[in-house]
Amino acid sequence: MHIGELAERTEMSLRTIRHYDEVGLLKPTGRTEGGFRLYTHDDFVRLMVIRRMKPLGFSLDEMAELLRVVDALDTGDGSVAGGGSEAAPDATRERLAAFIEQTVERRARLERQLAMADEFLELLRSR
Amino acid sequence: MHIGELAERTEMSLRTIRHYDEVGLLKPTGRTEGGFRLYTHDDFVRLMVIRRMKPLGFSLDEMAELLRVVDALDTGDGSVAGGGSEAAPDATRERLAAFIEQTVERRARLERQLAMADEFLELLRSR
DNA sequence: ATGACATTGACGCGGCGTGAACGTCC
DNA sequence: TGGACGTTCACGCCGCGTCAATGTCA
Repeated sequence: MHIGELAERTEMSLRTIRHYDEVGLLKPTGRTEGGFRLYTHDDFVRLMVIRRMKPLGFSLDEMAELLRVVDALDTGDGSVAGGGSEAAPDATRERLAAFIEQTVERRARLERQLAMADEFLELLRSR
Repeated sequence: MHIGELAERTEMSLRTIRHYDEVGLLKPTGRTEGGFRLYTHDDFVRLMVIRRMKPLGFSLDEMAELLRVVDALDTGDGSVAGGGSEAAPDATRERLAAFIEQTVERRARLERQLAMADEFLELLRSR
């Protein structure tokens, strides 16, 4: 698919997707003769992962690392169809664990922010 | 109080507070002879308002406007001790309403982000 | 051949972080 | 007097938005 369709399906801007290409976060799988970026379903999936990481405030570099970790997990070892995860490069497992931890923390921050939003709303409404 | 104490009490960085001064969002009430910024309890309150607006993604300009609106509300008209709000400059009331609306929308966005965070967590944990 | 869709620059901006070099408070 | 605390530049960074000028696709 072309960049426009990817943009629509992920609800991300063209500029953002191109930026991710520029910095190496999400490179298109291919190009047409004329130079149009071509994305696969897999690219779509990766971009959706990115999209979910955004609200948590992960940097683009961190996102890139996570994608590598995930890749390593279902490339490097026995994550066959069926979906179980078994033995893995270990260091990779640790990095995954670290991401999970980070995510939990950041999620907590989001909840605190929600609380602040509610305080703010009350403040406004008490006028 | 000096900037350091304000920073601690609001959990905002010195740089941030100075930045708010630079751009006119929150000017210190006074200065010492030597040039140290002096903040009052009122400044503290205003900064806390700002702090609560931050997670909602309001721009510094929008924050400034809100502070003006609030000021107008309890300066310009009869918001005497006791806390009721009565007749008000009307245009001001509309602006307040607009802020409330905005806030509700932005709060909703925050919740969607929480949902994405949870999706992401599931994704990580299913590995 | 005609639009709709794409491309590569390149500049701008918001909201600070992060020094450096220096002054003030008590 | 000393040390904690403060001051003003000024540059840097991230994650894109937003033109502008051109090219490609069906």
